[in-house]
Amino acid sequence: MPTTLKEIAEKINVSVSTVSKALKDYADVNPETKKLILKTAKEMNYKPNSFAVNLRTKESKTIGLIVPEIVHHFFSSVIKGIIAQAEKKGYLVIILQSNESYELEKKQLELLQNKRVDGILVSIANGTSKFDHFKEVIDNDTPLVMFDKIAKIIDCSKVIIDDRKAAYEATKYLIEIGCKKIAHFRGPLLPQNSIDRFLGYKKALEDFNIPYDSKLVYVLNDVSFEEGKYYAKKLVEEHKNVDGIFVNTDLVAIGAITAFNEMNIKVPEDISIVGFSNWFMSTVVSPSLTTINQPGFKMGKEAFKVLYKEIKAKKKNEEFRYKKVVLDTDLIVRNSTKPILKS
Amino acid sequence: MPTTLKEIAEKINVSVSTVSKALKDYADVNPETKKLILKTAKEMNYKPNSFAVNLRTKESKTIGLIVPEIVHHFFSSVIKGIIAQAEKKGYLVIILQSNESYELEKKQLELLQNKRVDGILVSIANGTSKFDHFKEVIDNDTPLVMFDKIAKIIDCSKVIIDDRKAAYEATKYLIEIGCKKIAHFRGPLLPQNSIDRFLGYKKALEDFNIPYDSKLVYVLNDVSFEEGKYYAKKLVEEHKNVDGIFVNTDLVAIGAITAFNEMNIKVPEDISIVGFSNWFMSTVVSPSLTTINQPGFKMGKEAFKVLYKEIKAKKKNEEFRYKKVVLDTDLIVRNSTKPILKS
DNA sequence: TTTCTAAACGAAAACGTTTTCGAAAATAAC
DNA sequence: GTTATTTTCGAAAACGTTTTCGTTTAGAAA
Repeated sequence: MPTTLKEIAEKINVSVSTVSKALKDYADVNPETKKLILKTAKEMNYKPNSFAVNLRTKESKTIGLIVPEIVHHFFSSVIKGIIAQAEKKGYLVIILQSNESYELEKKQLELLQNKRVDGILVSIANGTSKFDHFKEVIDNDTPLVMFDKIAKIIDCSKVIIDDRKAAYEATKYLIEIGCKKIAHFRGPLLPQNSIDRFLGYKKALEDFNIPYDSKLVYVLNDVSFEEGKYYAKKLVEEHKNVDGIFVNTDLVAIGAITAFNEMNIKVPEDISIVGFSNWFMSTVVSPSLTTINQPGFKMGKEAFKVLYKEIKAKKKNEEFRYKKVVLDTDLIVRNSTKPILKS
Repeated sequence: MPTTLKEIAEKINVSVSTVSKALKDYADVNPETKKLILKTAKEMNYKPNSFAVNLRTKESKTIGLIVPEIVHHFFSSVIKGIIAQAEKKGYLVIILQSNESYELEKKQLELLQNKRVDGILVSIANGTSKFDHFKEVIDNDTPLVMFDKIAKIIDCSKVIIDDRKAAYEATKYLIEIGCKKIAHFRGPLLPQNSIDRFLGYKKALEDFNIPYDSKLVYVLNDVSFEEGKYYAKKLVEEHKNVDGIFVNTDLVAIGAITAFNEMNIKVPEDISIVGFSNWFMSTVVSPSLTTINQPGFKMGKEAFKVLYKEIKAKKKNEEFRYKKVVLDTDLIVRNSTKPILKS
């Protein structure tokens, strides 16, 4: 059984309070006794019982994290960033996956609150369209930070990229290299990201006087490789002369590339494709994929930083103003896009 | 502030003990009072204080998990499996990443013990060659299960694949399709996996009377895409007529494929390549990669199951015999390998 | 009636810490 | 010498549970 303060105290004939104070470097303990206590504590291999500390201090130095999916290049990068930053500050991270399900997300949020984590980081499931469960968290005074997939309607700190701007840049690039008929494979209707990416796409078309055609916009459900293949085929069946696609996610874009390869449609000669997220995979596929780099690791770090500040503020009973951190993205040009030569 | 047992007790004029007992379904409480207690507990939105429960019961229903790397298809699949299974049993998972570093791994192991998690799952870092820190965990009576990257020398439960057998199968397949001069890109010297995969490769050569040539075995450090490219180039510089490669990991194999594509060496016509792990990426690269499927999700589930049994046994003070679970792998043939036609 | 059993409840200890507050001892000031 | 101040320590409460064990009451058995 692990050593307790009491055992140390009995061994050297002082009180439990003194031992505790010595270990926590209080001023009112004689340097001599302190030295002795530190020494015996080390000898007896004392480790504070975190359960008791938690109960007493009402904090666990643990945060909760809910992501829609773990096996996912972007999210695993974010997770890595969160854990790295949390570790620096002495926090541990409990991870849960909502599998894009509203029900699970809600249950897990309750679970984490019951466990009394010091704060919660969450990226919202695609299946979520009601947001009361987040409000409850905030009402319960548990620090909450949303990242990447957020709810505009909820008033809390957020760490995101400017999806709309990034999508605008991607589409603009397609226009600049000479594409005239640009399709868009968008994500599901609900999540803010797909909405914003769609809006960026649309805005770019408008700004450069290319007529918007809703038939050129395909709505995905799974956002999967297979869907990319499927809609690529559908696109060529339904339209002629499409010379560019802006795709919601790299994985889907890669599916599309694969389909075009199979159909003997040349990328980028016949059609240029821009993805989104810069999955590692995109450097490896052939042709390699032009895409928007989405800084996952950094987003993770920033999300924890904001949460940390909120936790600290709560502890000191200071007022805290919700922060909104917007991270930069950039366009990475690879081989799936190519300027169209005028003939 | 959250409701406590005391507040419920005061509200309906019973003792704290009775409230506790009612909520935990003890026999010695009047059905009438029990009903009342349950009702008021619900009304007051009572949630047990997990800190107090932990302290009292000496368990936290939380386990620790250390992986070498999170942004990694195989490991993220394992993590997903672990979390899924843990959730079923009411356990939460704290995740740490060792970044393949011995120092970090050791520190994190201590961290988790100080946090008094109920058990620990670990996949060993490449940088680890001493194993005393694991012995300490076991001596401390903390349930410990190793998965995938294990230490043979440590006596504890393990969940693995049969790397040697899988490598044997992969190499055998290359031989069967007619490869005569087969190279091997192996992992670092330390981890058991790379040793076993190498041994499987060697054994297959022996069994089929192909002379083993140590010059055809390249030792990788990072096990990265870049290394795959680098050693593919080196291989063609240093050897002629190599017609097959068995590669330690898909990522490296994909690097090699990319290099061959760049050098205009045809895969699989000029050279066949077999990878290991079945990363999702391997379906997407061109040509798609023949590889060994390594069941990450299942491994995660099994690892937790074993740990769970060990935790339960410890709680009941039952004896527990360490388990060794070996999961099946299988060869997935894609387009990076092709039978060599005899001329 | 008395004695015994069972049902229902509560007091209290325990888990191991943190922190307040008062007391004692030692020192300084007068 | 007395009084004031500082230094050093420990008692004790508190955090919110769980669980043992004893007590009370009512009813059954004698």
